[in-house]
Amino acid sequence: MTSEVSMFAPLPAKFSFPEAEERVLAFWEKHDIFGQSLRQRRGAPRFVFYEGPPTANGLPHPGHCLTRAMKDLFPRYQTMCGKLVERKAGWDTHGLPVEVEVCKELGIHTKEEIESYGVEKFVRKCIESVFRYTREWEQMTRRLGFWVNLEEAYVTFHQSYIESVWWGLKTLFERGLLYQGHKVVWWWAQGGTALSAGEVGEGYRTVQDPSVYIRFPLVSEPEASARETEPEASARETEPEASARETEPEASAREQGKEARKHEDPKQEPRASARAALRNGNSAASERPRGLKSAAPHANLDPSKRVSLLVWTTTPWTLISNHFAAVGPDIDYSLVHDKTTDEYFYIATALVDLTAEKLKHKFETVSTCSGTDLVGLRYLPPFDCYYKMMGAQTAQLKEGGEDYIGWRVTLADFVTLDSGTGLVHEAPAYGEVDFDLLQDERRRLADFDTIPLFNAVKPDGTFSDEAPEQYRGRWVKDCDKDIIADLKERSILMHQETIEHEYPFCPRAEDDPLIQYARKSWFVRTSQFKDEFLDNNAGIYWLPDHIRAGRFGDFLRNNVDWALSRERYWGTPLPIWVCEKTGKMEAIGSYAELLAKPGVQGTEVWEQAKAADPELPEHLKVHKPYIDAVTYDSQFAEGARMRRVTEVIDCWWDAGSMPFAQWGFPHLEGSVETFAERFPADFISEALDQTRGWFYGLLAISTLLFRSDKEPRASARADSGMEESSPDAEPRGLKSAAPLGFVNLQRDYPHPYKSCIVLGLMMGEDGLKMSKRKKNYREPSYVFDHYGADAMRWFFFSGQTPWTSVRFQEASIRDAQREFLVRLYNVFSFFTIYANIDGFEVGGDQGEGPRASARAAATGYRPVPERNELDRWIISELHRTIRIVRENLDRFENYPAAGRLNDFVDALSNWYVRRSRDRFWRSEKDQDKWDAYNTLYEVQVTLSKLIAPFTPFFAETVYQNLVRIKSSDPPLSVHLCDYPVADESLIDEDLAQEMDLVRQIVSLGRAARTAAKLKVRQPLALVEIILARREHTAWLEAHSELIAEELNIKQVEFTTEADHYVTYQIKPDFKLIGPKFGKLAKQIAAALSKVDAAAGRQSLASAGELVLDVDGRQVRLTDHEVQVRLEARPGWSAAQGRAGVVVVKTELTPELTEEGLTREVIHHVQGLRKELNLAYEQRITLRVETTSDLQAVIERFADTIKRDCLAEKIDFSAAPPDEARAVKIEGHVTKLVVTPC
RNA sequence: GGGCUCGUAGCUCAGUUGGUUAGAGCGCGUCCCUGAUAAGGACGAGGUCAUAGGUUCGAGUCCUAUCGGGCCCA
Repeated sequence: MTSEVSMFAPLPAKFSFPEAEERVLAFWEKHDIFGQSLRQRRGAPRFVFYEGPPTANGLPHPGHCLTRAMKDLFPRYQTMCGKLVERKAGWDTHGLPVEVEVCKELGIHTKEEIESYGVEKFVRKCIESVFRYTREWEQMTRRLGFWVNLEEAYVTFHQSYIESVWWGLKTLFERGLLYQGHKVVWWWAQGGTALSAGEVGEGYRTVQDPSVYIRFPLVSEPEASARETEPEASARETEPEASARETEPEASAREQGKEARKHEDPKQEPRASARAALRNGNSAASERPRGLKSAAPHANLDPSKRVSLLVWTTTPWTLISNHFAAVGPDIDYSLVHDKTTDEYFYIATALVDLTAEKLKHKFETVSTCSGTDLVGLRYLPPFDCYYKMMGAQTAQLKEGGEDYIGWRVTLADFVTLDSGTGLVHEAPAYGEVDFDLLQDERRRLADFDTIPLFNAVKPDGTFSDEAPEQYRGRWVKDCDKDIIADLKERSILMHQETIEHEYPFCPRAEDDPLIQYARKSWFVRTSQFKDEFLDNNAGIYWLPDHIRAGRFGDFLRNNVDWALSRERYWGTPLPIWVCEKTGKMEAIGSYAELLAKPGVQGTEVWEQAKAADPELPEHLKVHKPYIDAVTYDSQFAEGARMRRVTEVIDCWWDAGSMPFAQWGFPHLEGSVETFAERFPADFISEALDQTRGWFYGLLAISTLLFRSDKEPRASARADSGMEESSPDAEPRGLKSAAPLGFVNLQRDYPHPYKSCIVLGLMMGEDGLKMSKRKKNYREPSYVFDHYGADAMRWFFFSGQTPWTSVRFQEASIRDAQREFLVRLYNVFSFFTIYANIDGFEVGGDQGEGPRASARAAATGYRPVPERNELDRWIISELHRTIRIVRENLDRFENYPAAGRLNDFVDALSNWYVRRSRDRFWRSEKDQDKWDAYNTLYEVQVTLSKLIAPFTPFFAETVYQNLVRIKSSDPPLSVHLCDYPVADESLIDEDLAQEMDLVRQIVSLGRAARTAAKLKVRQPLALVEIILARREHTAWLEAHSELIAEELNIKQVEFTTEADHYVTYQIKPDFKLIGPKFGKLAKQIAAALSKVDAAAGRQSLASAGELVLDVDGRQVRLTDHEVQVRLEARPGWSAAQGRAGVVVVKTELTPELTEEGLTREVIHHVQGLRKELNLAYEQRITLRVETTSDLQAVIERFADTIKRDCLAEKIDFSAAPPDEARAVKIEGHVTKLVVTPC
């Protein structure tokens, strides 16, 4: 019977998740539930979350949805657990990608074009472009249910943000951690700019380049062995033979070279540990002065013979700037006699034959040596433009002694035998590894800057005046041919060929090859803090764990100084002002500080622009070009002005500064306290590609600025090269990182984040990179419209561990929805329908808040312990679930948590509800029925809270319908509730095990039936159950009725003596046996297999142990140390599992057959009811025309049929053919008519 | 070329400090239910755990090498 008023809102006939979610969104917004969830926790302990800023100048894709879903789950959970979890959104707005977008829009690409378009106009375009897709991002964020404070988002171009970044940079500058040096970049000479790795990657093409083999004649040292023991001084006085022929180095040139390299990086750490080893090797070799090598294999040759290094290169134009020749430390070299020309060459042993073939010369090996033996040999470079000035120049070594500044053999681990000769020409300005080699050489010196960087190429890619005259002003690549011809003429060229390889071109100007080119750049001395980074990293809770020691730790160990500056326009301006006369520098920490400088000029540029266009955002005034116009009086030279350097900074530095910059720290009022309270973060999460981006930026900047109270350790300083190479910087004192009064900002490691989930990359349907062009993925909006945000979220959380690269497949999302949400919906719908039919009322308050006892006012309420076993079981499962879900979410493990929730919903739907159906259906409204309602109600209410962080929309829908129906006492939203806490008193572990066992047995019984082809409709007489373990036998026996019902078998018997159904096998429990007996374990297993199992069981049952004779030794095994396994004997319809063996008796008596037939009839009638769309309670008249045998059966079981089919009467008259449904029931031709009455 | 990571059923993925019947979902096959019903459920088939060595009483799990995929860097 149906009550007058529905307690619960009836669910729509066709429930739509997307529509329901829209209603929830409207509800959240109307009541500002997010805001309330924060206000409610005011004053509570914080759970600090940092939002990694996305760029809004591209459309959001499914990968961003994953990130945002993960970043929503844990804050929601922690909020419900009582924490205050503020979530400040952020936007990354600077950088080359933005400029490229604008350039595309304007149809320009070179820097010249930008300049002529106007930097001012260009920057304005950038600021407009930055928020092009903000609306789409906000929509996606809202629709996904990612709660984040978008109204107060931090924005990296805002003045307050930039000033925070300036503060950080100023702090570092004053500590001497910011310096100018060189960096080798992929340089687009025609466009005058460096390209990012991504852009370079776009432009690779297969090209043919020259490959030349040339000789570097060794400088002969006739008296070498004689001089080995002479003092250094004499070595210094001795010029190499070469210099006698060349011009004497000029003192002024020496000075120039030195002056120009003042700010060179002295501290760059080696790229890899391998290099450290190399350096040591070099040091060892350098203990004796260079040029005095006695060990060289050619030392004993006739001094009149020419000996050369045979060197290989594919970039002839770089030979002009040749500085070293490199050999591999682990490569063997041969001194060969060229019989064709009667001279000698050094070539890698492995390449001698190949080279001889190429040169068409005959080589005869004289001797071999290792690469190390060649170190220090001096040679004549193919061009003398630098050599003639500095060929004789030497420099003091740190460890004493001295060495020549160039044109000698060094070790390099990048030398390979893949091609060439195993000897490589080095021009450090045109290759990153080559530049590193120069840096390594410089580090050996007492004065780092003594070795200059040779660079005869101008930034526009043409040769400078330092190059030989015929090449000056010409594009370097165009000179290759002439250079080769030149070398040939001078007999330096030994062989020439072409090779085909991949070489990058400018993706925006297809005919322009890129060159590697050293550029001046600003660096942050991060490598000096490597140990601190590693310490800090060691404390971070990484998921997955391998990131710490793996990818991230690896990156930290190979730390090189951060190349901070960019020669671009749209970015945070580098806040360094330079004295135009002295070159001395100052860092500025804020705009106000700048204005407070003496004699400030140039602010009118901004003011005029603003006056002309009042719409101009204030933030622009700290950007190029306005900020560049601001100058002030120099304190370093009378009458001189301080002007800003032209560069902007790497936008990763912006993002990495967000922990403090998002608050405008330390300039904005209150920002110091605000920051202090929210540092470090408890949790961040982004995808794997952020490892070297945001994760590193955060860690590095935080470690530099908020380190625990120490400068880099002594060990780090000791091998970091020269200390005082930044003359303009103040001495590296221990200025406080944050001289900000009483607020202590130094933190113990880890900071600025304690835990970090590194997400896998999102792939398209086909497992390949998502690509708009290939359309291999669904747009987020499509998924939202068709399945809803919860479905997508649940797929992310439950589908796989978040660090596996996930395929974004529509089918997977659909499955995730069906598996969890639809199943849960069905329970919810079932409950709603029947609770309304039966008039179940939930009482005044739904178990939340001070009036929990009001639950007692619910219809037929009884405390859980008084309810039946099934109720107690599902409540116990619920609380076990709460426990497991909390444990996992506390560890940021969403995947196991979601898995447990899935299992619980399965148990609820497929066992609790199914087993309880008739309690809900029966017409009597007895206590058992109300217990069922109360149980199912309570489970769902608690479940809605449990799933709220995962699927916030559906959780809300359930909560609103079940809880927010009447009373205003419970929280307005499920998201304002406390997260459930497991009530241990309601957990019954035994019951859980037993129920699990019974489900296993039922499952085995079904398998046994299936094996005998006996469908469940056919009742059977007997099932025998043989349990593997005995402890739960009594309980199971008490539940034989349940088993009988599930299996549709009349009688259930448990037996231990079932030798004719099963065989036994006794196996050792290796986990116990292994450690105890070690090597004997295998033999024990073998011995056990020979023991008569029945006798063994007997012994175990009576004596509690089993005695074996193994290898002449007596071994006693206890009950626990063995496992008895059962196996069904063949010929029985039986099924076996871990629980035991289930055997069904397949014999059918006439009674059983008749009962089976009855069930068949009911089955068909119910089918017809459904086809006719009859209401649940519609009564019918049934007309049956069939064989006399079946009719007799029906008559005998008429009551059962009437009851089950709600039939008023059964009529056996002939059925009218047009209405009748003809069926065959176990061979009996039958016509059925169902008529509502 | 280097580093990291992954390779488990047709597909997508789990797999606890190494422990002896390697799991789930989808798909497939057979069947059940028909008062959650354009749903739901059961059962089954399907695996040399990439390959080859090694460590161990015992390896999907640890080590080494190789092959293949991905990412980052060159």
